Amino acid sequence: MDAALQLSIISAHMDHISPAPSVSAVALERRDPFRILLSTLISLRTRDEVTLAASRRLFTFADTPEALAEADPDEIARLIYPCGFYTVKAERIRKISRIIRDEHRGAVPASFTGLLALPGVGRKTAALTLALGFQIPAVCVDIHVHRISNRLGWVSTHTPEETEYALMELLEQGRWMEVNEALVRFGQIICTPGRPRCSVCPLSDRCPKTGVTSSR
DNA sequence: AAAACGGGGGC
DNA sequence: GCCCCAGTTTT
Repeated sequence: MDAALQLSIISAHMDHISPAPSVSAVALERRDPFRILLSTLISLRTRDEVTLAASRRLFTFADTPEALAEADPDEIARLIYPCGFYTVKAERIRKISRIIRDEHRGAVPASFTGLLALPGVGRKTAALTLALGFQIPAVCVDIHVHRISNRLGWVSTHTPEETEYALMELLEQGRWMEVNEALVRFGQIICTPGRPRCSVCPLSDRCPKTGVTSSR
């Protein structure tokens, strides 16, 4: 059973599980790259439900680079509280808004290099923004996707970045969105780091690591 | 009380 | 590569 088939099984399985309040749910309320970028930024070190609520509060207050460039960082921080790093994130949001306003004519950059140049934006955030905001092929390799890819033997890499490149080669065109949507959620709910819920995993009989109790 | 959480940045 | 980062939740 190869990676492509396993990914299909995971996708199908996650589709019929109770809907998760995923970050993409917030982001996809509108196909707005700026909202998606900010939601993804806010989601760092923060549970989905908190991210969801914080994003809604922020976007009700302001959802354009022009407005947030001039917003008081303390006000932004108050809106996104109690997300982790909320003061740091508030500063980042203002800086990013200013850069987009001043250097990109108010439009979120639609390229990896453009996004990576923004403060607080790395490969994971950039990939999600490209994939969800612009429908540009990109895999979001967060800690979950990295762990699962190694657990299932799809890749044998040691950094998320290596996994990202390996997955892009391994998967056919079009599968990147399944990674971004289903695999991330699979990692949050079932194939968790410490005590994976192998009893409800559709791949448990085929997984080389069934029953693992460590993050490897 | 301590560990877990998760990505980015600086060196 | 390694260490640091802030604050909430889980153990």
